Amino acid sequence: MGGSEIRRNMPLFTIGIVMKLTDLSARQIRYYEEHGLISPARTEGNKRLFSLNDIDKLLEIKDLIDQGVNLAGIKQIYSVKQQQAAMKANEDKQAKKALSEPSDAELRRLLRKEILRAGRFHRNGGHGDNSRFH
DNA sequence: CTTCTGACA
DNA sequence: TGTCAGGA
Repeated sequence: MGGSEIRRNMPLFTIGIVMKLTDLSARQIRYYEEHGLISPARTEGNKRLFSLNDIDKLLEIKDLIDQGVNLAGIKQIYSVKQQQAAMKANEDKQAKKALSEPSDAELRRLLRKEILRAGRFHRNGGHGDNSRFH
């Protein structure tokens, strides 16, 4: 891995700067943290300090929100990604078996299935608009 | 002046 | 989500 990961995870920015960089309100940023989507560091005075990775993640979240995906949906997406990462880590350990990597199509199928199941969590109105996941 | 938590007229 | 309070 790149040794630059330490820098990307270095706590550097205050919430004020992050607000300007992401166009998100302090309310939203704190709200996403409450839901475990990000976990910025804290100063001795309890002020939040965000890293470059935190900002990238917030930008990703912003895109999804702008696309109409709510927190439940975003959590689902990150759950799948985490499972994906766990699977990959596991196959590296079991290289012997030469397992086949999860196909992109399969992951999309899984994601859509999850999203459909959580469809009622989308913006009030519970319509069946899941086309954006195709 | 900026940020934090809690709460909702 | 916005916004206000009351404190750090």
